[in-house]
Order: sequence, then structure tokens, then C-alpha cells
Amino acid sequence: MTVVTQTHEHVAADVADALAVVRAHGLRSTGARRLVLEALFAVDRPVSAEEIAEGLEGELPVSDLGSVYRNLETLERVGLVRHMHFGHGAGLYELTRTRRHEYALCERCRTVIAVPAPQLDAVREALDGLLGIEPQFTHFPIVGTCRNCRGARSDDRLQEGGRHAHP
Amino acid sequence: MTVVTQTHEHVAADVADALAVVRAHGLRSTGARRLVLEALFAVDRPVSAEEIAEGLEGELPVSDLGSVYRNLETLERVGLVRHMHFGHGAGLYELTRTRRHEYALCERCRTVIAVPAPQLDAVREALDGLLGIEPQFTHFPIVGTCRNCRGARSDDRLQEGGRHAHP
DNA sequence: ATGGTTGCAAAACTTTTGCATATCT
DNA sequence: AGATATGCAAAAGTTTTGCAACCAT
Repeated sequence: MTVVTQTHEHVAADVADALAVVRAHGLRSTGARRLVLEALFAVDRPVSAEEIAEGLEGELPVSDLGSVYRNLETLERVGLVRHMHFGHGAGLYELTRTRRHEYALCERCRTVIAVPAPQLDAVREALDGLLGIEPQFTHFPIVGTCRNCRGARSDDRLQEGGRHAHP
Repeated sequence: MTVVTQTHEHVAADVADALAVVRAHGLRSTGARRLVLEALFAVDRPVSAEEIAEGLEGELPVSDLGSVYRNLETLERVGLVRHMHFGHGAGLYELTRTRRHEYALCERCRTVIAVPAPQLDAVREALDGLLGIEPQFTHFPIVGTCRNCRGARSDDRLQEGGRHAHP
């Protein structure tokens, strides 16, 4: 059992901003760290640690996967990054700047919808009233069945390939 | 890309019922399968494959972990079982008979609340209206911060041990 | 008899970690 | 200089899979 410092979320407009935040926390501004940030700023979607380590298909230099994981954790600790899980498989990381979105996923057709966070405020309050827990749909998406798929028969279900089939 | 048959959910009052469902699907009623079902019926909470394979701390015979996974998947396919993920770590399995519950988790103190599904119907409808996706909070719990923890400062956060620290 | 199932072991996949070296401040 | 961070490799944790033997139907 350890105690960990968890700061408020930081937002940064660019890599330099983000590194300033890093240094404000007494941490160092290093090449590997900058690379992780550059990757996150470069893409506009949640990415896996591996994609970052591979350099986003040639857009950035390749770097060490272990260090990427360590840096993602560090950046998460200072509030610049968050991660989430869409079903099985690797976790996905993004800048908290994109934090205004939460995600909903159709488990049948695997369509992903990004929802501006404020649109869910009423639901958040309703759930808070019901459960005493105010939900952030930030670590796991809202998983359900979209209207299209609800129309179809539930007996035959098309799956994508990969290690796991469903969320 | 493969097509898989996904049936409606089955409910079974006991192991014999469940095995009848299995056989109704043209699958066999075997010892290993029965053992998985006995484990699921014996506990009243979501359990990991490993707990089942270990025989629930001596309550049941030990069985092969690989077969447990295969059987859980089979049982899930015929609708008798479902699984979910509470944060990081192993997935947890339970009978769909317990399906009336959904779970909410405080990410700070890790309190888990089981909610009867009907209590969330209004929220489900609201989200359906908003997103066109009718959520089942069945594969991922609703994660948020409970009232108690919201009162506390967010800067120091008590974590439990283990491989991962947070959800 | 025959095809689904098991048990075991090996592998796949994601994430963490130990350690010597390099780098930042 | 001194502490933090890196790179590499090994390991840990979870889940999948190949395969020969087995067992339910």
C-alpha cells in the first residue's frame, strides 16, 4: 500500500507547454519524454504505447517501449495524460486536453462515438443521485448496442479478428 | 473475420439446468464444464478464471486453467455466463442469472456498489436518446468518485497494492 | 466410431521491473 | 556531482493455442 500524489489535470497547448508542466513538477525534460508528448500531440485519437514506441508509422523516431510506458505513467501522474480501455487489448492513451470527450461504443458493430463531456452532465447527476457515485466515463467507455444493431437479429453477430472478439 | 452464434441469455437455477442448456446447444456435458458451473453457482460474486481453476480455495477440485478459460468462453457463448472488467487485472466471470446487477466503482476508495439493473433504466433511456446507444453497464462498471471521496482532497490518493494501481 | 474436450505445455500479448549506463539540472 | 531517466533484457500476469490422449454421444 503506497501513497501517490495525484495532481489536478493539466492542459497544454503544445509540447513545450507540456514539458514546462513536467518541469514544474520537478521532473526532467528529456528526449524520450518529449517524443511521447510529440506522438500524443501528433495524433488526434487515443493511441497505444506500442504505436508511440513504433514512432507512429514512421512519423517519429522509434523509441523503447519500456520507457514509453514509464513516461506515459509519469505524464499521467502529473495530469497531462490519461488512458482508457476499449474492450480487450492494449490500453489507449491521450492528452487530457482532449478530455472534453467521453466515448461510447457499440459492442456489436464496434462503432465509437465521442461525446462532449458536458452533454453527459445530466446523466452524471442522475447517477450520482442514484448511486452516490459521480461517474466519469473516462477510463471505460459507455458500452451498449446502437440503434442499427438493435434492429438486426441478435443471433448472428459479426466479429472482427484479433485476439479477443468482444469488448 | 468469423461469424459466431450468439444466443439470448439463458438463466439456470442450478448446475443441472445449466448443463441442459449446454446440451441443448449440441455441446457436451463434461466433468470440467460441470466444475466451472459448480464454481460459478457456489460463489455469489464475479470470480476470476484462476480462482475457479484453483477450486475456490479447497471447496472444489483443482482444474486446468486453460480448460477453465475455454469453458468460460463456451458458457458465455451459450448465454449462461458473462464476464466483466474491474479496472486492471484478470477478468471476472459470473452467471447471467446474477445479471440483474450492474456495478459501480469508486476509483478512489475502490468501493463497489451492485445496482439492480432496473434502477438504471431511466439512465439507459437518457443515454440512448443522447447517443443512440443503449448502454449495458455489464462489461465495464460505472467508474467515478463516491461522495465520501469527493469530500477529501484530491491530492493524496490512497492506493491498494498490486500490479496496477487504479482502474 | 467420431468428433468435441481435456490437460499440459508452450506461446502470445501487454505491462512492469532490474540494472548498468547515460543524461539532465 | 548527484539524482533522475534511459535502454535493454528479463520477468510477470493474463489469456490463447497446438496437440496427443480422452471421453461423451
